[in-house]
Amino acid sequence: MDTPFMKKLNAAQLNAATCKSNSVQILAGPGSGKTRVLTSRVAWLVLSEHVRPQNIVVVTFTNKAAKEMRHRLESPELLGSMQSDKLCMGTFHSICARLLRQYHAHVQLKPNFTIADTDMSRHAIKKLKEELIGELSDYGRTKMKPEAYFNVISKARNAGMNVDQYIEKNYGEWDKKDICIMFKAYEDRMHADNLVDFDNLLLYTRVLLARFPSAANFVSHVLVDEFQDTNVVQYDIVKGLTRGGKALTIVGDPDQSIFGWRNADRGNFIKMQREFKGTQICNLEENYRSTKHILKSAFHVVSKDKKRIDKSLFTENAEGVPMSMLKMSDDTMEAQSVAEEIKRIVEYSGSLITYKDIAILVRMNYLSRAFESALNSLSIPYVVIGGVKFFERAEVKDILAYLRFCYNANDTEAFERIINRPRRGVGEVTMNKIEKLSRQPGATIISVLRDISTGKGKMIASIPLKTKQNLAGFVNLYDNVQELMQKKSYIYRILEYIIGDTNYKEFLQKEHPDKDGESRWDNVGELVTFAKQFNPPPDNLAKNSAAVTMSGIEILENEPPENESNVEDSLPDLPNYTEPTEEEPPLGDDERLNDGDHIVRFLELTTLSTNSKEEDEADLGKVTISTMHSAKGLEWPVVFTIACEAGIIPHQKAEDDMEECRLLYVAMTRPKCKFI
DNA sequence: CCGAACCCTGTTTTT
DNA sequence: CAGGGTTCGG
Repeated sequence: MDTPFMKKLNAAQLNAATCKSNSVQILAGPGSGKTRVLTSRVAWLVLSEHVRPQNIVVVTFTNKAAKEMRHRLESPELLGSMQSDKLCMGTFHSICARLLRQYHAHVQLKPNFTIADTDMSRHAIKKLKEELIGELSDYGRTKMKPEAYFNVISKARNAGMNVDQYIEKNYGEWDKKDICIMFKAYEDRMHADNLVDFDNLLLYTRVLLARFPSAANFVSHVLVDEFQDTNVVQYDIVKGLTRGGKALTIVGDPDQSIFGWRNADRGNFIKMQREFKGTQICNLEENYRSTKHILKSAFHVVSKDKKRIDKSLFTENAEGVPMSMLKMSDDTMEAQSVAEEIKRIVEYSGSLITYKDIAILVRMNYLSRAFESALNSLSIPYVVIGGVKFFERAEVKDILAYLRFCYNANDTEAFERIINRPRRGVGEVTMNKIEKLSRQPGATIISVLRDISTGKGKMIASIPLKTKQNLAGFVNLYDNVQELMQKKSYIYRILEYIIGDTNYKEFLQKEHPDKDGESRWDNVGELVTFAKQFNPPPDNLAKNSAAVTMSGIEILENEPPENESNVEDSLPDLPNYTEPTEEEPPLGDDERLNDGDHIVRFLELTTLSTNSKEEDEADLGKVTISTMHSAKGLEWPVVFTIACEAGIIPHQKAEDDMEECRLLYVAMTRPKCKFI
């Protein structure tokens, strides 16, 4: 019972971590040890209450939080990796993806659906705009950008509406007609392409859990981090996972609710109290991070929020020095002085404070530019968090799109991305013809391409011989990758084959003759290295280890990869897979979700995870530049909150100024006064 | 009909 | 600074 980690908790924390109630709300202000309590509660459930870890679901919002949680629970002081690996832990989106993969048939999905990121969604809408030219109004055709459509559609879905509900509600509203048309067309297109976008990962899961509650049979305890960020859909998913409305623990802080624009609703705290009878509320009021000065100033900001649920926060920490406010004439000057100040602090402290202890928090990603160049000019090393993510780089997405398309040949978005990278002589016109033909009954993109390249497709006249040859090569690449997948080759081998067969390096150099080309090529290499963590399913490791030669690349089957698996936020391995039956999903209390094959795991991790290589290097003596949003949950001894001016924070387009206050509150509570 | 070369714009926050 | 739009040569 008295496990070592509990001795590290104060009375309120201990009470929260070991609360016997089935429904617990832990309201935790900044720096009050929220993550420590949540991880301790998981450990307590397993070690003292003898709950099986495979029956515990831990949901976070960001990959970073999931990673941090996993890291802490792996420590022998808590669970150790043997036990913690069995937990079902991840972001909302990754857990939903797993549920849908397992129960695809229950929500009319094919087992090999792929996940569309925001770029792909927008691109799909852009194309639909052209196709729907006859149906949209003048305004919808000329004034509405794809992004505008997508934002409205996404907002509706985050408010819990699917297409049919949206159309039902807005039918007859003349100004919503374009959206209705686009919404419907978009959903149909995604379905036809066997694609699920971010919003639908959640919406489909909500439907799954509502219609097949037993899909959550394997769950006995649900814990949710950052509950103030949940929207109605996520709330329903959480509730669905708890089935009878039991065994739910949430931690959160209404004052740190900064995702209202994504329909996050602080009302979910009250809703939970109403719907989960006997909810215990535990307040964590002692702050261990901030100085008295900072806490006071930060509280002053957040208390502007008149609708705020009143709660207190105190600290035993020192008074500290007052915050300093610097007024600058312009952004260059601002960046310059911050950079100089950083240099000064490091020198003045005699390197007691180093670069890694310092962060610059910005409201918008692009604001980091000025600071990057200022830091560069003083040769101060830095990392940007939340900028262009590794898996969002064009060259990385290209290679991944090849894998996606070969895995899900309906993925038109992936196809469009890769067909001209490298150039194959297919332009917009030919592309449209191919797509149109592929959408006819019985046809697929590949079947159309096969017809063209073998000359059978006389419906497409006047395709140059060169293009035909290129397409034949593409079909060949597809077939070969299919074969490799069937053989359960290592992913990095498949990627190497794709990269080699497409001559991707040459293409990159041609597109980016400067130094840029090299760094892009490095990224491709890094992707291959990353892929080495993914092992094919174990059952076919022993058989035939013959070397196959294909297009000059030697493919060694079943050779162990160089890296051991060490993947954050991939949900744990699970050997025994059972096909879901029609009515009753297969998982009993003992069982866990199936992971899918290594290709799926890889594709999901790369589309659902945002962390870049650089972020992992944040500890390595570099200044951190981060958005205020992604700084939540993090802390540094020295924090610069920049561009605190009207229009930036609060942002011009902000719908809710109180939320801007909360955002500034989050930023202001990042500095920690103890750093040794 | 494709693609290279040019100029233009305009940027919230995340999965 | 990329991503879209436009123009022009093959």
